[in-house]
Amino acid sequence: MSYPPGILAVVIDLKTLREDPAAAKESQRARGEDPALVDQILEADRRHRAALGSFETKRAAQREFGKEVAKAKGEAKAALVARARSLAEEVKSLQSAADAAASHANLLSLRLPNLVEPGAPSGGEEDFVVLRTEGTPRDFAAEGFLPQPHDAIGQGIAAFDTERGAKVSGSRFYYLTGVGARLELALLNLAMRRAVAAGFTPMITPTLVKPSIMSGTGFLGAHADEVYYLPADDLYLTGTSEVALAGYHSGEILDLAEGPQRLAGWSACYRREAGSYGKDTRGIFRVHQFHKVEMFVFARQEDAHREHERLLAFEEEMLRLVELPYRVIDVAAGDLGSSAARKFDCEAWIPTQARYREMTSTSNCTTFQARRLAVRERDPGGDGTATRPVATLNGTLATTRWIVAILENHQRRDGSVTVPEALRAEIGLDILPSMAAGA
RNA sequence: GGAGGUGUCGCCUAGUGGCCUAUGGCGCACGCUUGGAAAGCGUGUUGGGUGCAAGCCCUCGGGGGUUCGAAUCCCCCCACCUCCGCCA
Repeated sequence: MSYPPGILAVVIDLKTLREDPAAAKESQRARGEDPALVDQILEADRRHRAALGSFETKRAAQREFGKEVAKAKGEAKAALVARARSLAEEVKSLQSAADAAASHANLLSLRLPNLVEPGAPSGGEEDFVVLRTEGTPRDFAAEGFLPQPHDAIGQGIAAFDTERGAKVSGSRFYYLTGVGARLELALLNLAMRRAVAAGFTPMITPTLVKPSIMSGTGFLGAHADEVYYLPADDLYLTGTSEVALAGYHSGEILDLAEGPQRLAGWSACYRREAGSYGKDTRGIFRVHQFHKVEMFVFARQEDAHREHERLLAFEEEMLRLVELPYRVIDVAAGDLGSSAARKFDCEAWIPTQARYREMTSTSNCTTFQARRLAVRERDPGGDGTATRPVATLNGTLATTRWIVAILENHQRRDGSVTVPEALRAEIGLDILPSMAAGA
């Protein structure tokens, strides 16, 4: 694979990296990654620039000489062509040296994850910080009954069918049936309606994307084995509409003068769940395919932080609307994934697990994805032609998993489930009735 | 799946191996002109890299090849259009 000269600075912000390598190293340490990578990239960059310089000088000379060759005639021309031939050889070898240096530096720079936003907790998966806890988990003991796990409730109200899902597609597949299908549609419709009311443009996105889009979004890094791949067509199945939404404006120059561009994507999502054998095997908590409404924002770099807080606020609003007790966590640097600079998760209380579980996740990817996908805007501080990368952000508004939390938190003694107020009109039911005889 | 066609700097377009470091128009920006505007005239206008700058390099859908030299010739791929076939 060869890269056009100059691609390095597109993928990462070399200028900033050169000026302040200490910040990048600090970020690497916070993530638990190797800070030495920063020096390796800068060294590879120096070599690339030197090689490129030699090539460019020789290339310019070749161009000049070519003009003389064009003008010459007869015998004089034959002599000049001979000289041009050897000049061309030199140019070619310098070019391949520059290509090799670029390729080497590029491979190194692709390994550098986004710089962590100052303020994010350092450490790994367990080192998150709880920002706040909202709502109060129901006291089932006081109500005098034992809460049932969501898979039992689902079976009782005939909301989904995992057995037949497994028969047809394998483990971690399911059918949403009857009230389950209606609940999902109601939930996702509510999410979409709220998004539209908040100024997001609704989008129904492709779920198969090209490798360049998948890698540009940052999903082919450390967690590439999470992704389904179709070798016959060289396409990837996306685990979130974030991928297709980020790719939507790839290679384009956006006008963000009037404010950020906000999109709400609706799509099926596919995840291999490799390495989660035996984890969350019951019901539909962790599955290979589900649906999701995802918020996605293209914003100016300086607006990214504020947009991130807005996305979090919308997520919390949705959780309040479906009346789920939740907490907000500030995800630690080591658990961010390669593209995020900061990530907040909202976790809903799951009574039978007696703990909070992830329902939403919102990331500020700053310019990480935009650089790889070449999404830019006119630089407001530039001469009118200069461009700079934009920032991208994403956040979950609702997913199939929310059904788990809704069933468990709103279950009733008789096995039926109360429909949250905000979903009643949408679903056309106040209660999801138990199928058990006499209930 | 088969046959043919098209792809050039926002849009349209010229361009069949060296004077293309890409033509002209529209649009856009700035300036001159004007009481103000329009028209007119002039200048600029793909994007990226590097540099204080002048400049230099890369970029004619993408990739590879031929050649001293490629927008131009050859091969592969992609997108769009027309027709045919097949499937919903």
